[in-house]
Amino acid sequence: MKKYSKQREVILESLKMRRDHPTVDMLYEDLKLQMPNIGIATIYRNVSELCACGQIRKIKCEDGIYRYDGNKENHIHFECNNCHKIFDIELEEEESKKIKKELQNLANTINAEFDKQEIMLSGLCEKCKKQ
Amino acid sequence: MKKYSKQREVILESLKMRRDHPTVDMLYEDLKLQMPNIGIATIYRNVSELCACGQIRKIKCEDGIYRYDGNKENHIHFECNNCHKIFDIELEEEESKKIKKELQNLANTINAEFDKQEIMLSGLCEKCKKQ
DNA sequence: TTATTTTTGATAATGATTATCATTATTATA
DNA sequence: TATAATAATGATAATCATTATCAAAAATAA
Repeated sequence: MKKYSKQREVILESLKMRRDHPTVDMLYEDLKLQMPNIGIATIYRNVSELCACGQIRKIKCEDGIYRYDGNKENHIHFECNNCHKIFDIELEEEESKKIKKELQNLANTINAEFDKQEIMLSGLCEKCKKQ
Repeated sequence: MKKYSKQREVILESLKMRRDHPTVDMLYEDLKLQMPNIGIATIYRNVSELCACGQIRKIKCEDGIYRYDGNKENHIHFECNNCHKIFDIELEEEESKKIKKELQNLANTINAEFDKQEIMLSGLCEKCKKQ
């Protein structure tokens, strides 16, 4: 049985507002401003919970530190090899469905039950490309 | 300047033969059999090197422990949420090119220089689905 | 209100990965 | 070929993101 907690609400709200794919540390630093007593363990616990029930996504990066994403729109990710920021690439509804179907078909080739997908591109972002 | 080492050769060979996406620990246990004095730090160092020069791939999983993949054929990955094994889904040459092109186009929408891609599907594998 | 159960915050423990460093192996040079 | 220069190794200590523990606080049920 899941009990309400102000902390979880605040964490989810923050992740839904932000578009920068924060780490737990980044969330912690930010949330301390509005809730000075919040503990970092609470953030770890709640992002796990929120991932488990599909309200946010966990992003796995080159450096092994997880980022979290509260954006529920159809999109994929791009990680810059230079500045290591994560960028969203938004997908049209049609395109998203097409990709999902293709991946569904691929999962079928190994008789797997397809549930989730994560597409991560990498290279240089617009800014880093110019340097 | 890169010097030859027997250890690196053995690590690369092992990764090219295996199809089970081993962790560093799994590689270590296996390679000790043929090279009893090999140190685990040597394996960490060399898989990093081999990733950096594109000879193998690093796979990021739910549990945060990296797997390594010496398979250079066109393929994507499927992670089972139950047994946590990683499966390959091989792609036809044509299909692979098509997907690469689609992703290239998507990277262009944010003016990024597209370099690599990783597609990770998840759900239940054939075996776990049956239970 | 009181009892029950979950969550929190603080902190200790864990464990994968990285850093350090003396020794060894490889390559370059005389 | 012998020797110098340099990079890689193996052992182990250090790092640090994440998880486990637990008493106190908060949320829900009775």
